[in-house]
Amino acid sequence: MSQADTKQRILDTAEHYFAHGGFHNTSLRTITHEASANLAAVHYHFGSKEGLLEAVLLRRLEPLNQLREQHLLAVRTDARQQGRPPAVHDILHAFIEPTLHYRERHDGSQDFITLIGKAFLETDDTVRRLFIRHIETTLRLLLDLLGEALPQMGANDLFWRLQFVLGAVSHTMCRTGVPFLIPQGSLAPPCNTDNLIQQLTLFVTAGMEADPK
Amino acid sequence: MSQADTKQRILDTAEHYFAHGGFHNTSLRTITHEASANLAAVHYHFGSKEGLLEAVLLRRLEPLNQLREQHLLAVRTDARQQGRPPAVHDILHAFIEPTLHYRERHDGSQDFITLIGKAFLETDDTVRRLFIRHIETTLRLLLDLLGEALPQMGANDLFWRLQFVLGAVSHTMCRTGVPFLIPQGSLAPPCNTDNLIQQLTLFVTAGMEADPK
DNA sequence: GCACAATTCAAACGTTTGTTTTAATTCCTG
DNA sequence: CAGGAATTAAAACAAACGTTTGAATTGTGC
Repeated sequence: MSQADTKQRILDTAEHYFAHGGFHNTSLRTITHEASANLAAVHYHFGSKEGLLEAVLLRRLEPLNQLREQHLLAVRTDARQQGRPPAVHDILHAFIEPTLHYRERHDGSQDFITLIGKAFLETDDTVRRLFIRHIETTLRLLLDLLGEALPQMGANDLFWRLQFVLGAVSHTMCRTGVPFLIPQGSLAPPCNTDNLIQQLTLFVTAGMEADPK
Repeated sequence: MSQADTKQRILDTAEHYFAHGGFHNTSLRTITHEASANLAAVHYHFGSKEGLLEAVLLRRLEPLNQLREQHLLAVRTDARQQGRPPAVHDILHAFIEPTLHYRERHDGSQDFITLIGKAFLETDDTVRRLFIRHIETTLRLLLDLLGEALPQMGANDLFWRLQFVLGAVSHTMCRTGVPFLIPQGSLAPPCNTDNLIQQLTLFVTAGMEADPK
């Protein structure tokens, strides 16, 4: 087994366990054992447990954010060329579509989507600061575009509605692929990704555009 | 200091640290030290760390759920008396209003609202199973009522839209009172609870009622 | 004020944690 | 094929964890 193999195996295993068990609740011994690697390999390749977490996040968050920003910028460009404000639906779709599609276009990325879905809700500083730092730019772009689409809405309302959107999106990201007990005791219905994207976009668009009373 | 004092102080402190640092990431030594209690007091009063978590959850979840169910049942009764299906807005308001108002009507319950907001997203079994067990009934009632309000909507769509709602609500619950870095680096604007309830209810109502395309 | 239960306390238990160390092994280049 | 760098391996480290113990202390009913 070459170096690249070990490094990848540790990353994949860590991604899975961080997503399902949480960062602090997953030990390096669990990860290295499951990855058939030596315990010391983590510190050799990543320096520390926190370094491993950062590597896990960055590996996929970087390309995903690039994808989302491309989509968002395209929406802005289209709108400007047509001399109109961007549509709320187009903005939110540009944010949601790459995120949920990323799951099925990249092997093993289900765990990652669950992980960053959780990271949004994380109150623990280790995970949250790391995550916030790397998603700031994308979120800023999203907020700016929504401001252009809804110029009459106050900054406060805009902020909170964005929180509602992010809450719905990240909760959905966590739930896909993870069995979730719904009231009657059955499991979540199987989710068709395209349908889920459409339903979620529809939902948050209607929410963003709701008339304040 | 009498028994009741120690027990209460441990509960309050545990609630705070569980909410902000998570269950596994908070040690009993941190809690007991902050509560000016002896380490062994936790096992004497609650049996174990998990027992303490359950006590923290139950202390407030029980009355909160009673409150929510009262509101939900009132909505159903009103609708039946008037011979019409319940309105989506009334249902969601009946669920959201007691939850967010609970914060300011009960001293120290801010931490609890943050805690159960996080519990929704929790993938760790210790916390999640405990939580799910005690909120099942309320969620079931909520789902039933939404089904009555939107009889034309399929069970699958209804399920996922409820997930969107719960995502937005729990994310909001986590964010209130917890400083959250928004893109430009500033903090969350101060939230007026009544206004927040209104905005959130408006948002999720519009989302639930959006026409499926 | 005495006796009995309830509670608090300090200390130690055995595990598990992330990390470090040092030696053995593998890999690649000249 | 030799030699130096890169990687893996086993073992030990100190620190922190939840839990248990048994004695000291406090509170309560007679």
